[in-house]
Amino acid sequence: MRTPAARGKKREEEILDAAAAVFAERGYHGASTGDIAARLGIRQGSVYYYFRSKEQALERVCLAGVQGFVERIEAIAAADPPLSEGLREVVTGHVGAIVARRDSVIVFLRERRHVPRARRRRINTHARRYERALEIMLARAVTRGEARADVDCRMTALHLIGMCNAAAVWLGREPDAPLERIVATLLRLVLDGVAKPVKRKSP
Amino acid sequence: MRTPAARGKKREEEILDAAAAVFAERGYHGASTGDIAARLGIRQGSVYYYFRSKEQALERVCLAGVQGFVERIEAIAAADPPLSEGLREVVTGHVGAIVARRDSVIVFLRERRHVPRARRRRINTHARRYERALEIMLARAVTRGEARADVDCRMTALHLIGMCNAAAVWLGREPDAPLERIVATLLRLVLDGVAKPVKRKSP
Amino acid sequence: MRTPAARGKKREEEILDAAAAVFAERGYHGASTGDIAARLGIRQGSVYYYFRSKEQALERVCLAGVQGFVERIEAIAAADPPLSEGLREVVTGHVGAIVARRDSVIVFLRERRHVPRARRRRINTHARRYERALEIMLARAVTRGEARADVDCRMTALHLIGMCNAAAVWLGREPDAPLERIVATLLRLVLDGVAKPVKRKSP
Amino acid sequence: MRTPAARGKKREEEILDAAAAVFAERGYHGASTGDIAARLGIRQGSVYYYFRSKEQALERVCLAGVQGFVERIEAIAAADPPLSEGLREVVTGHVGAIVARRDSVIVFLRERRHVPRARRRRINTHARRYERALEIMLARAVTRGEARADVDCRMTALHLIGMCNAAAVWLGREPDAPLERIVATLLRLVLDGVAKPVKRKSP
DNA sequence: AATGAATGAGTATTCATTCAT
DNA sequence: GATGAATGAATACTCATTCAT
Repeated sequence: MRTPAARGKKREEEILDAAAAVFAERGYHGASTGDIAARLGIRQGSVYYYFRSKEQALERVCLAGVQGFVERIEAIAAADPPLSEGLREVVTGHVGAIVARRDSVIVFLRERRHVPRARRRRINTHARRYERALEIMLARAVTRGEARADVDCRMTALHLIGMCNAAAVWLGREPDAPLERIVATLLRLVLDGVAKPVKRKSP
Repeated sequence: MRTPAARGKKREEEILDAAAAVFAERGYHGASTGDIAARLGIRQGSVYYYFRSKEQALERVCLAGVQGFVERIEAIAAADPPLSEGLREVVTGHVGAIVARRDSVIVFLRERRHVPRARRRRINTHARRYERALEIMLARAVTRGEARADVDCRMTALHLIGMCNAAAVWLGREPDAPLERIVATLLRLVLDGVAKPVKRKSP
Repeated sequence: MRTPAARGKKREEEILDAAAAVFAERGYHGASTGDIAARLGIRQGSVYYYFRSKEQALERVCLAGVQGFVERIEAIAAADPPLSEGLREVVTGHVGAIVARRDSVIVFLRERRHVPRARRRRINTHARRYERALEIMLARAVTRGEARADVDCRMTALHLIGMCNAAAVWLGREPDAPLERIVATLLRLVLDGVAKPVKRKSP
Repeated sequence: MRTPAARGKKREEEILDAAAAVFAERGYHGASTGDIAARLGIRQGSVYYYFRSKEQALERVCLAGVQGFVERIEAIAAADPPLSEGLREVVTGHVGAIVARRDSVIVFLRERRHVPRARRRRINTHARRYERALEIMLARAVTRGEARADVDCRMTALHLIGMCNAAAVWLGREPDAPLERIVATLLRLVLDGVAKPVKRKSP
């Protein structure tokens, strides 16, 4: 038996999940509040019992989508592990989160621009802190001699994040792509590249 | 003096450019035919002189967005250059196209899912052929010994394309990111990775 | 300690006061049951504990608004005072009532037309009896020679009531208009007019 | 045969007339855009071809309602006629305007408070200038010795206007009240009052 | 005495689309 | 090549009302 409070919280999450699913599938403007209601088995107007406006629902879904990303990467950075291990954790966490709550993450990635300016800033802050943290991880690896000295940390961070996010798109469609394999391929690519190393310094 | 036909062609392109810009900025469902008209300085209903429906406009913009991608990569593949050179050409072409006609490419990337099923297939074919061509280029490089034997060609191709496309998003925002630098960084990352190579086979 | 019945009465009045205030401020259709609830610190649905429908609330507020008017003027008329005294009492009572329960009187004046036909008749009866009583007071004054013989009693009654009601509108806004001054000015106007009397019958 | 421009203007006026009628009958919030459309024989959404929002329609109707009042009274004041003549012109003009465009005047009187603050100020300015002009006319009459020295000009002006406006309410309902009679009664009331003058200063 | 969760009907507004001119 | 005037359908949002608890 649930307490009323617990039921309320639960229901609220259900509503946000439905909104996330619908926004992810049809896009913010392509989705109607009726679509959300239909997914919940309630009437159109009833969704307004849970959010003030469609826009607010979008904002909440976006926040649910970024939630945890910054915390995770900053925790990893704080532990200051060797580069390869650090990247493994970051990429595993990132792609793992996409797998775990794909809808809200996709909505964050693709639809956050429809959140009105003022409130969007808060959401974008997360994204920027994430990029920055990864950039710094790379810079530290360069300093320590784990990464090549000529790596452009900022741009590499952006490329890396771009790859992870792109995975969100084809994750479901590619049949033979389990999480581990995606992560492994991605890491190998980022760490060592695809080119066969030429033997160097051999007499 | 232009012939009416020539003038018509030009105007038609202007209309598609306007549609591309508006769809890129607000998304397909977030953009109205009135927005397109406003950008052209004509009235709402007048856009129907140029396209049968908003959906058709989207389709055309998407086709304009993919246009050339497949041709380019297949031409490169046909020339069968060494891996590093081939990738340079592919990435330069890809990112270059994004820079050159950003709006329509972005619309292709983000909005093509709103083209109705039947007509979407044709558009998606381009994407699939592109992926496939890159995959094969990589596979050939493996065979030839230019790339490591354990490279997952399919997934690496998808990651690479994902990175290029992600660049479309931050291209305008990042101040210090000229085309050459983006391409250079990306290529270096893909070919050699970020990790400092350990000396091998040295006695 | 109050009996439950007494507490109930009190609370019921509070609810009607809240409804009156909200209807007066925003108009019947511009006010929501939620506005009434907010003013009481309770939830939307809870107001239905006190009235069956918004319409019924309006009706009650209107009745509270007219309440006393007819009784007062008929009592004055029954006493049959001289014209100037009678008018003083009528006007003082009228404007005084507006000052004392402005909200419900304003709602009666402006919103009673939104009470459905059938139930509105009862409310309108009050208004008509009031007009009639004043008209008769004037007619008696004419008969008695207190008022000019050519006074149009019906219309003058309506004008007089119109003036009193109009005062309800600017009562709050005009800074230097205390009840006594309003009443005095109004009476002087109605009794003697503004024109300086020409000396008559002087040889 | 009308020019297209003329037809456009005409139609626009028809739409505003319809809005005025509907707002006057049911009140701003009680009237729906569908009601306006129905009165015009067009569909609900089509009214938005003529105004941006219901609120804007209200504003326009209010402006149409006050239009001319200030100009008229200021023209009269400029001519500086004797009091009784001046008042006759003012009252005739005022009540005449109410008779001529009753709907929009009533909407101005009763519904202008629903125009949002900022834009309401402009509308209220008209009302204030009107009051002020009448107040000054009375003050001049006092100075000239046409009106009693103890007349409270501000308040009398407000009472007078209140009476005229109140007439708008019962104009249609009272069967035996033609414009001339209303005006005559009102003027007599205001100038001379109802009380039979006592003979003064006669030896 | 009140609430939380809904409903269902309405309502302002937007918008793709049409078509006579 | 374009416009003005509409339409009709969708759609976000409001709100009076109900009712189990």
